[in-house]
Amino acid sequence: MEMYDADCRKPRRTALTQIKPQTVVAEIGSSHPAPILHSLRTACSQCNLRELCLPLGLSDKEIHQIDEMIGARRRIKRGQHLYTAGEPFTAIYAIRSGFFKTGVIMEDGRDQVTGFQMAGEILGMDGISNEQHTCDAVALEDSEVCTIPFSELERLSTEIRSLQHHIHKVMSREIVRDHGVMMLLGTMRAEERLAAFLLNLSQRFSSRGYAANEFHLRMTREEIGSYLGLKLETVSRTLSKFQDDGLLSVQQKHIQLLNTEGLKQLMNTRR
Amino acid sequence: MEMYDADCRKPRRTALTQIKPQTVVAEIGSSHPAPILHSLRTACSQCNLRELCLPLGLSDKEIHQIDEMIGARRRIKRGQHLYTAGEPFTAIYAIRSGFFKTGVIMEDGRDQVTGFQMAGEILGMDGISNEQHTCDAVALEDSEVCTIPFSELERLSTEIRSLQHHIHKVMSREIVRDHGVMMLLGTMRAEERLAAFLLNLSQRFSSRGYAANEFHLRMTREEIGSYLGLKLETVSRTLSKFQDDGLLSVQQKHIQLLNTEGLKQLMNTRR
DNA sequence: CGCGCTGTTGAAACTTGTCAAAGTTTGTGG
DNA sequence: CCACAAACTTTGACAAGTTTCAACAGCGCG
Repeated sequence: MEMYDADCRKPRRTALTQIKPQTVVAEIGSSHPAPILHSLRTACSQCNLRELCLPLGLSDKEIHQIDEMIGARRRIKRGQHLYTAGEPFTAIYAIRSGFFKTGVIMEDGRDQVTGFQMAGEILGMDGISNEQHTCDAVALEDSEVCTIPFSELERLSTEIRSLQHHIHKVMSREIVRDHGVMMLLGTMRAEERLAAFLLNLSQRFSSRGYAANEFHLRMTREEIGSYLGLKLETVSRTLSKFQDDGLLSVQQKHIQLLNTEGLKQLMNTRR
Repeated sequence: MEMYDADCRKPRRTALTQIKPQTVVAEIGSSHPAPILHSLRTACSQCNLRELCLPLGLSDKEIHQIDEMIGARRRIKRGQHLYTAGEPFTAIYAIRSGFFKTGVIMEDGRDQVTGFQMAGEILGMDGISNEQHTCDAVALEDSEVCTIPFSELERLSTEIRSLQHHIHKVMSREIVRDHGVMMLLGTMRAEERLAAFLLNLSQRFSSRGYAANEFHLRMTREEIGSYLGLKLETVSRTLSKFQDDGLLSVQQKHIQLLNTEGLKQLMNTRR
């Protein structure tokens, strides 16, 4: 399905290699704060995710200005919050490595996962409108993000027009992605939703240099269900059915897509 | 429910009066093109919707610069498209009067209404990401929009920082609104969805100076259903049930809310 | 090594969708 | 201005899909 192409940037296939876990120094308690601070800073110029986060065609000087702006990297352990609804908004975050979910919670306890984010994607733009975050962002595995102080980003983007335009594109992309999810939630049945979800994940892993048809789900069945507007039992059952039909193989969180075409057809076939 | 507060700008209650239909000269065929062009231009400085579209605290000079940027007003008759998915993106639109729906259509014909927009709201931001619109915008009644050429907006926003920030806020607001809809589609049942929908409309009409508990639906049951992920029969039945329960009265498209509290409770009561 | 969290599966209940028919309103053309 | 057609709405009966409840299995962490 074209509609639910959540990650619709067209990655030029420059063989993004897997993100190598950086050796990371202790965050506090060292006797040499200055060099450590420096090592914790992100050098966009060195980052192989640059083309996901930044516009193309920046000059060296501009890249340097951006390097200067980016705040310290922040490591988030699995289960920890990057930010929480209600928290004052000061920055957006570029995921350097890892995997996140974002979601909103209603007073009565119901919650809705609004998205899953992976390396190279931007988190926190919901917070701009009211100067406070409106959803929670939780790491689903140990992760690392680059902090981008938003007011500095705005200032710099008045100087670098391609940066300004890039911000607009990234936000617009999020809007388009959300429309895709609305379509999914509004018009698709359980099997279609799950197929769309898996194909989307596959495409995103693939464009990051990981295998397209074999991956590890970072989230539980319940989280998938919340995202797709289904109960966890339905997710589980539907996965089992896909497996019975030979479309894929499931072992807990390990997924192997065996018949991508079949999954695609599942979505485009009315009834 | 706090979550589905789609129109979450806090309007200072400056008694917005109803938009008076402007007497409009013929759009083409006059012998005096210049004055007509001028009369079709929007003077933001004169517009009583200004505070919805623009940041506060602009200087006279800045307002003038913005006036200069805004392109001709465009009248869209009921049923006409403002833009269509696939069309090249050049501008966003501020609704001056009228009522729109936006929606996406899948190849197999299924479609999803992604939003209903009214005076003071901004349309077209989905188009920024790929330089082409990703959804259709259709007028549900005769409407008028101000065309805002996007590249000029970007240029001007490098000069006027509050304008730049405002753009970010408006886009972020759209993201937050979409999350609300996702919550609605993902976790609520038919009655809750419809209650949320009606309360949201009510709130938005109210903040524009119209009656909060009596209004005309501009859209069909089918369009409501598409937006809420329900079939038109379900919408119709649920409205009838609300009427039987004394929560509101329905006569075709005319709605009168009789018990707003009841509607709100309906949403917050789990099961 | 066991406890708890996560996942699987079955059966029954419930919600919403589907199909069908009839009523109502709106718009158009004579 | 009326008549007719098309579009929209309402309502019922039934079917289908999804959730709920419950029981149990497996994995992983402490």
